[in-house]
Amino acid sequence: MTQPGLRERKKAATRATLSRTAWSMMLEQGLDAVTPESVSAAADMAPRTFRYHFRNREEAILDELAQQHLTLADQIRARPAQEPTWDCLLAVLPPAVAQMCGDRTVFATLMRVISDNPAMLAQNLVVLEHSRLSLARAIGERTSTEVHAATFANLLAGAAVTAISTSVAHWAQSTTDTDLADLLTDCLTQLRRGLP
Amino acid sequence: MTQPGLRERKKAATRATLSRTAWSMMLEQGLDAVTPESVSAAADMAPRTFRYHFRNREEAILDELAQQHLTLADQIRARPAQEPTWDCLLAVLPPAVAQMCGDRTVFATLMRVISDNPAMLAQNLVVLEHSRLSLARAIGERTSTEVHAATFANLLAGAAVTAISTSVAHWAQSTTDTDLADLLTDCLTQLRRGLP
DNA sequence: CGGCAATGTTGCAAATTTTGCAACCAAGAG
DNA sequence: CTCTTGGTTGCAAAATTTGCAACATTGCCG
Repeated sequence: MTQPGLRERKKAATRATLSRTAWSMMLEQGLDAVTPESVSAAADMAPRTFRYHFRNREEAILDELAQQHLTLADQIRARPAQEPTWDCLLAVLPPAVAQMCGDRTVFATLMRVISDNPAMLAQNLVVLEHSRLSLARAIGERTSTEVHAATFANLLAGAAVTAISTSVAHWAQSTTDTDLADLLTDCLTQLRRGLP
Repeated sequence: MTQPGLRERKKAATRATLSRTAWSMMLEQGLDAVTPESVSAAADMAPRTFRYHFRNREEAILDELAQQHLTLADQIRARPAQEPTWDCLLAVLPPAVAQMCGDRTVFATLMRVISDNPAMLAQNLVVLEHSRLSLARAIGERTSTEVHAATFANLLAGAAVTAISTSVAHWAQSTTDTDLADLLTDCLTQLRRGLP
């Protein structure tokens, strides 16, 4: 797990370059300006390479964000095993998600693009679903290997992703500069205590 | 709301026919057998008509299910306004979802197809997202018109959809004939009380 | 009733996208 | 050093999507 090898690193590098290029182009020129051709041209690569890595532009745009989502599970695994699951989630998710999202105005335009384009919406949902699955796996490892525990872990991971999605949406469209970490903490706390 | 008019009814009829045909073909012959051409041929319609209604086969296959999801919001609106929201959800969702899903083995094959095909997974997530949005709207009407209430309704609707999705997945892949309504009731109850 | 506007259905062909295939070259293994 | 694996690329065929126009039915109004 330490040495991915030069080969895989190069592959990941071109993938990341394409994804970042697509991301920037969407922010600066709008979604319409993002095509496999335009992105690969801007990244000095062949259009065929773009299609080797990504199925379409939406997947490319959100790929880097998806990668970061997957690191959430690793951060959960890094917590002490005896820590209660909710404490773990509350400790890990708010700061990690806040750092992952970065600038609020950037995310506001992203959310706008997502709600305007069915294909972007679908891809965003796929990203969140993969995040949910990886979280469910990490949570499942903490609790136990029971059969019922798997379903419970899924429920918990689903609630966590719902909290992330909801708080990010609220944060992005808010006019005041509220703290995303605090919003997410509130959502998670509500889910923990139970919704009245 | 009572008389959609002959025109809209006919349109909805062809749409439903195409969707049901696509659904059956997926169950009986597998996803590969489902194409705009094969479906419209089986339904005695032009391929162009298929594309007028649906973007692709996945949307067609899941369209009828999506329509039923949207009726959940209506059933929630039909409940007395002073009923607590959680009571309302517990009263409406378990029986409605159980009736909507129907046979367990049918859903088992559907879930298999969904997990094997990225495009089907994405479309299923889109269906659930639309369900979540319609639920959030219905819930928002019950609670209040506050700004914060909208975020809370989203959180609640997200939790409800998570419960639906999780319990359906558990039910579909279970070998014993457990009751879907009971499973969903359990999931919702856990979310209501708060997850330990 | 008689026409007029609106819109669902359909066919056709152009435009675009996706895919298969093979060549080429850098990287890993022995 | 040689062989094998696999990422990158170009090209052309195949498949899909889209625009456009014609036709038929419905809704509407005088």
